[in-house]
Amino acid sequence: MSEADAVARPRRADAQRNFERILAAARSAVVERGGDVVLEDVARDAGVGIGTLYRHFPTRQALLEATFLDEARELRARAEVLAGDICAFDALVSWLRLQVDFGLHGHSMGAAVLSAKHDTGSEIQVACSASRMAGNVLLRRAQDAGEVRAGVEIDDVLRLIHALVLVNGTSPDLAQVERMFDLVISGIRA
Amino acid sequence: MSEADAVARPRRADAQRNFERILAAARSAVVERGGDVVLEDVARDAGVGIGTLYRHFPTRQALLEATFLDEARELRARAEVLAGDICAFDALVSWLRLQVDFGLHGHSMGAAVLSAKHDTGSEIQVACSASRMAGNVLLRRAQDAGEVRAGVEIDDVLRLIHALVLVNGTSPDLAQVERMFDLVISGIRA
DNA sequence: TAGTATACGGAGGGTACCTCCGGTTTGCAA
DNA sequence: TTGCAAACCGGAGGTACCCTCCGTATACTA
Repeated sequence: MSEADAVARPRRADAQRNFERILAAARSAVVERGGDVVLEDVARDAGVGIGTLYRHFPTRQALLEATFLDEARELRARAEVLAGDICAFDALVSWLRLQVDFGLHGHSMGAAVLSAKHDTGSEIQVACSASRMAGNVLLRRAQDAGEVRAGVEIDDVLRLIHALVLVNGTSPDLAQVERMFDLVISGIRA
Repeated sequence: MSEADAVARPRRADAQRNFERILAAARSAVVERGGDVVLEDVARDAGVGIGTLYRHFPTRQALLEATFLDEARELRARAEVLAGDICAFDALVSWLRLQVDFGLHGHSMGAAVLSAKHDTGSEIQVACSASRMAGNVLLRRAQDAGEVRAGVEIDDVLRLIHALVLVNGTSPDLAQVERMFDLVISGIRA
C-alpha cells in the first residue's frame, strides 16, 4: 500500500531524471526563498515544463513535503543517536534545538509542513511519525529520569517548537529565538 | 504626526461612510475566513468598488491591521483592569489566555499581524505597544511577587503565545491548544 | 525496427492582486 | 441657489501565479 510498492513498475528513465531535477531545484528554491516558492520558477530551474512538475507533484504541498522528507528522516536518525546519550534531558534538548536549527536554516517550510495534517500512509506522514516516535523515546527517557514533568506530550512540545520556528521564519532575531526556546524548555522541565 | 491629526480636514461624508462599511465587511470576513480574505469579496460585501477599498486601505496589511485595531485596544484595556487583581500570576495568565481566545475565535489573523513589524507611529503600532506595555505591567507584578522567573520578557512570551495561536489557526484542537498553553505558562513560572 | 505505453511541455483558462483614470459627487463660496 | 474645484467612486485591465489539458515526443518491449 505504500508508495514504494506503487513503483513496482519502474519509471521511465526520463521521468526519473526529471523527478530528481525538480526535487533538487525545489530544495534550493525553498532554502533561499522560503515556502512561498513560485512553482514555475522551480520548473524552469529544473529545465522542465510546468506540466511535468505537476505530474510528479500534483500539489504544491506534495512538492514541499518531498522537499522536507530528507529532513524528517535525518531528525529521526539524530533522535536515535541521541537516545544513547548519558544525560536524557540534554539529549532531548539537543534534539529539539535541532528542529529549530533546521527550521531556521533555510528549510523554513519544514515546520509548516510538519504541523500540517497528512494522508495516512504517505511517505512524509510515515517519516514524520517515525521522527516523532524517536523523539518520544527521548522525552520518555527524560521523564523517567525525573527531569521532565509527567503529562508532557511530545506532540505538544513539537508543535510549540514548530510554531516558534514558523513565527520566526523570515529574518529571525536569533537572540529572541534563543530566549523563546529556553521558555519552552523551562516549560517541560520538572 | 499621528494619523488622527492627518484627519484634521474632515473626510467627505461618503468617504467616511465607505471607510466604515469596508471595515465592517472586513471584520466579518476575517472572522469567518481567516487572514486570507479575498479583498474583492470584502469590497462587494461592503457595497463598494475595489478601487475604493484600495484607496482607504492601500495594502492588504493595512486593512488587516485596521481590523485588528479594536482587538489590540481591548487587550490593553483588559490588561489594565487585570492589573487590579489580587493574584498577580492569575491576572497575567488570564490576560495571556485572552490573547489565545481572541486569536482562535475568528480573529486568527491577529497574531500574525501583531507579530509583524509595523511602521513606527502607525495606529496599530501604537495600539500594540500600549497593549504590550500594559501586559508588561502584569508580568513585572507577577515577577515581583516571585511567581514568574526573573529574566522572562513580555515580548518573548507574547510572541510564543502568538505563534501558538498561529499554528492552531484553522480547525484548532482545543484540548491540544490548552496543553500547549499550559506548557508556556509552566515555562514562565518561577 | 516498429508499436505502444508513458512522459513531456506549454498554451490557456481561472483567480486574485493592485493600479489607473474618466466620470461622478460633495461641500463650500458667492 | 448655483457654480466650481476638490475629493471620491468604480471597474476595466495589466500582472502574477495557479493548475489542467492534450497534441507531440520519447523510451522501453518484442
